[in-house]
Amino acid sequence: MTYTYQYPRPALTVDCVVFGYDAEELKVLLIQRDLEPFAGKWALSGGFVHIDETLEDAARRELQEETGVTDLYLEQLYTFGAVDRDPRERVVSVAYYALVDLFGHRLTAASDARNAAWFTVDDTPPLAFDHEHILAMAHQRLRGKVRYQPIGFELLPEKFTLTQLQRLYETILGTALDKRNFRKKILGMELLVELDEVEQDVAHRAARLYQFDEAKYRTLTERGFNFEI
Amino acid sequence: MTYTYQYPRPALTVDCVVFGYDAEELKVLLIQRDLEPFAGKWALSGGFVHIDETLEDAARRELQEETGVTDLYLEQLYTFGAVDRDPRERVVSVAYYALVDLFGHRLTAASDARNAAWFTVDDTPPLAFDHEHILAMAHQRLRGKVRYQPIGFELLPEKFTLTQLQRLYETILGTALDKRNFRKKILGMELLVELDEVEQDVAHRAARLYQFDEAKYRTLTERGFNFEI
DNA sequence: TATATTAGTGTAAATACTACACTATGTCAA
DNA sequence: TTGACATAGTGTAGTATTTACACTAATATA
Repeated sequence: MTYTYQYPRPALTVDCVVFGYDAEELKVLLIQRDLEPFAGKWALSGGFVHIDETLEDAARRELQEETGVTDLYLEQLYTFGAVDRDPRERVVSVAYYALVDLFGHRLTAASDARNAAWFTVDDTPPLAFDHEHILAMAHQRLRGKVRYQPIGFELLPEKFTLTQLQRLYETILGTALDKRNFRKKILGMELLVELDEVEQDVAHRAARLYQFDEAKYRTLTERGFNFEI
Repeated sequence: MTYTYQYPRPALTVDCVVFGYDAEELKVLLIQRDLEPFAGKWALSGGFVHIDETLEDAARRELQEETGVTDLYLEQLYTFGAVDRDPRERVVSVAYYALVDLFGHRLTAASDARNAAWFTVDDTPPLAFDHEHILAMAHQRLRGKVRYQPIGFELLPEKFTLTQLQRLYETILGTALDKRNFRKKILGMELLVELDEVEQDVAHRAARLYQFDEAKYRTLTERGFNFEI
């Protein structure tokens, strides 16, 4: 079965920049290609958009197929349309970026046996296509977005300590933050629920655990609240 | 001549939300369709992406063809991929938004004789396809962007008064601003060049004219400056 | 039980933001 | 020519926000 059109059409793909955080560094999920072009090179997860699925559906499907990762924060980043970004033919790609809790989402063996792995964001191998460009843009967007929208929680386990949250912000923003000021600010937003639990198995005083209150976030957002860090 | 592929491909289009400002209101450029679907309805300017042009090139070309508008600030907005957004077939559209100086860019008769006109942004007729959705998103993006990046100047003539600039910000943001505070802030950014000229033909004291210093903006941006209003 | 390690807390100074009203300058009409 | 009118242009004091900064508390472990 083939499909014929009166004018040539670019192929349409999605690519996903999946960020994770491992308590020290910001990571990105890459997949080693086993097909030409760029066989053997690392690349973002992605693939063709099916004719009967939305762009976001395509992004979620590819992620599921290639890495087993589901249930994540996903947002459209940008659409890349340079004429020669794929050496085979014209391919336009809608890029998404995703945030996942690294520990909650262990990689499953990809269904098509491709090799998937986490890399430190500023220390990736050379990437296929224009994927370094896409990654750089996603990283920049994350840095920008994190300062005015509480999306950082998506990278942490459901229950986390304030120090973990601060380290995460410091990692993403690339700057040191003052502990007291950070706590004042974060708690002042009233987006966190203080739990009756502390962290376990630490060789020092255990810190209190908190949880993100998404319902509250939504109601405050509707009222035009802002959440700048 | 036809083009055949192994899998079905969505058509790929660009749509442009062109904003203008007429000293009172924020306007958007619309085009009356003369073909089905939605013949007679108003819509955003747009069309198919050619196989050998980038997305931005396509957006500029369509604007040029349909409205004669060239040389404008253009930025990608979002890519719309709902499966049924076009009744004929699957069409994915990369939306751009543009800012133009209304007086510097008089509409030329569109080359294909379509009817083009400016409408007040919150008082548009019903639009074809999902264009109301696209317009709403562009408007929101403009409101958001204008508070931390000096793009408002793109909507004004090259030389403008501080009062004109303030009115523009008030219109976009939908709030009244304090004259003295606004001036302090804007001049404090040191992005404006004070000219040795005043406005002409006004029935009262003439205001000083200013000009945006784009070179300075770029150097300050590189140094990580921020320009919040 | 001493040591090590991180948790958790308040305040004062500096900075930024807000609210607010009058004088200056030019046009126009009587 | 002069008075009325319209908008330009300017400073300050009060308030809120942000920043810088250091010690005690709690727990694990040797």
